[in-house]
Amino acid sequence: MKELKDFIKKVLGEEVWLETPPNPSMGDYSTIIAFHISKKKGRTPKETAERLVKKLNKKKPRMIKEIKRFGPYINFFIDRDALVRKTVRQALKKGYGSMNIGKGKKALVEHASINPNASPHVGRSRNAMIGDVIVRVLKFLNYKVNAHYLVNDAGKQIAMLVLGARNRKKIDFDSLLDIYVEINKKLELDPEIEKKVFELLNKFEKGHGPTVKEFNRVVGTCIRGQKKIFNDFGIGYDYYDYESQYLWNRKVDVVLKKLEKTGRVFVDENGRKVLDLKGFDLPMRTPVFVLTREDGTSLYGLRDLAYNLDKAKTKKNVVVLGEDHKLYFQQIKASLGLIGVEAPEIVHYSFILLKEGKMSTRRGKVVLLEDFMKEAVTRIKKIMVGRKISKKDFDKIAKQVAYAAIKYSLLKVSPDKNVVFDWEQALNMEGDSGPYLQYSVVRAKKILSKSRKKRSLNFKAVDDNSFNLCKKMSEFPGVVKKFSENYKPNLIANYVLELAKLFNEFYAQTRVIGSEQEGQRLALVKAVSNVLATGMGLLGLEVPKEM
RNA sequence: GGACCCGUGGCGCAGCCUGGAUAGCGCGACAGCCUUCUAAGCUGUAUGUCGGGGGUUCAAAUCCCUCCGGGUCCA
Repeated sequence: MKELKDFIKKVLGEEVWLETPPNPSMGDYSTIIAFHISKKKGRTPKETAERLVKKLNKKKPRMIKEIKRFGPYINFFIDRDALVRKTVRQALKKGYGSMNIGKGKKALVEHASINPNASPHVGRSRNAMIGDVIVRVLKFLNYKVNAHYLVNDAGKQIAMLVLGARNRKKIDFDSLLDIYVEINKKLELDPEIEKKVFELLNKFEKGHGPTVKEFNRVVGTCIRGQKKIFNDFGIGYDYYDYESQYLWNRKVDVVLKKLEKTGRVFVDENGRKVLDLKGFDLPMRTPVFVLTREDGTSLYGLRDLAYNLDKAKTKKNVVVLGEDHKLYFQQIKASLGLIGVEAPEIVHYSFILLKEGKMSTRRGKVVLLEDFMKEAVTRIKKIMVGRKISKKDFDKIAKQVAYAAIKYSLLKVSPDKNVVFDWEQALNMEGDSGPYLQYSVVRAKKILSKSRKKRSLNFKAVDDNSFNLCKKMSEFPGVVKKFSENYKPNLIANYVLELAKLFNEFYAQTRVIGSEQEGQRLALVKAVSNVLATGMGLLGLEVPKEM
């Protein structure tokens, strides 16, 4: 409630955080500011509150009906009709909750960036899901956003995969995981294979034609497969950047030269070029960043620096990385700092674990995103069969609901937390779930389509449910803003859930069609469905036609 | 050995940034609610040392210290 905050600030000169009293009979908003002021003035909090109430009452705007003291709390009863009218009017506008902070600006988000060795598993997909929300929100804030995927096509894993796929005439996406698991097993039994892997990688790095071709065949197959899955899942990329590009162009040398100018590059006892990162408070015993091998060829870190140099051309620049890359990112950030380049904004996320332990692509101990998607669709279809869903849209709706269930179950959890993967939990379709959100909007839209009345903003004596809905809706812009500061999708997920919950309470208790206040309630329902759909859109959840 | 993140009813989570009134929500359990806008919904009941301990404060799930457990990284 910005007006209220502004009013308090104007009269008392204090910035306050508003809270909601435990029950509506105690007011609509509340502040405990008296405690802090009383300390300065040497009065008891109650006395201070009493004085402040008097002071505030003198300049009370029309929006506020009553200001009362409850113990040391100062509580405000506001003109609910006016607030509802105002909120609904705003929420009916297109783009409610957006800001123009991105207008005319570009933004770059790098996410997913999985090793192109197999079908993406659920753990790494968390990266893409979080990244995709960032992309969507930045677009909502009017940035011109490009989503980038860095393809790590020049690593040991890929060399192994290439070696494993060598004797197969045809390789397809679905067999990659098996090939990868198999070659890993072989390598464990026979260390000689490791030599071969590095030989192969070396040839690739040198740009040996036939080897490059071999790599491209495997990586291409993999990326096409991953792209298809992510596309189906509603996650798209504008650019696929290949790490190998930085192998063969001179950008790596440029970065290396810049780093050498800082006087911090030295050759370590293994003959590798290393960047000294003393003074950056990195949690390592010897704070260095290894740039090259002893033969002078670039390591991943150096190539990534070159990549970051390119990315930094876009001012607004965000990257999503697993918690295993926390230190690595600090090294990147420090290194970039040394050459006067700003590091991207960073979001880290923790891993998704299986009940029996960590996921491991190497051992094939994974839940693949595509299996998860398929299973979800199967389960949702079973439920849909008992409902009157039109045949034409059946498959589409099943996907929309299934993917919403998956996305929501992962996005609602703070990225800092580990998620223990559980089929039942993740595919829950009741209560705190994606389908619950969708169902709420579908219900709202049904009301809108059935009514013949015109919308009205002439709110009078609004009920508690309507007021609560509006109060919640008025928080939406703040939630979006908050997200733009910390990139935690659970913030939006929680918000949307709370709003949907309030709507369902309203729905159960308040008749719209045929009521005396049909016009006003239509406006309210329309506003709520707007905000819900917008919020869900930011999470990448689609609203089905029916369900 | 060092650094970072997490620990909230049986289970899964929110709240912690910015300390405030009886700690919210979902699953599961139990009891209700479909002749009215879709019951993937709503209402109610039971279940909590907010990991343990200490500190700061009028006030701590929230801030600080420490220990334990899980995750991650470095050595």
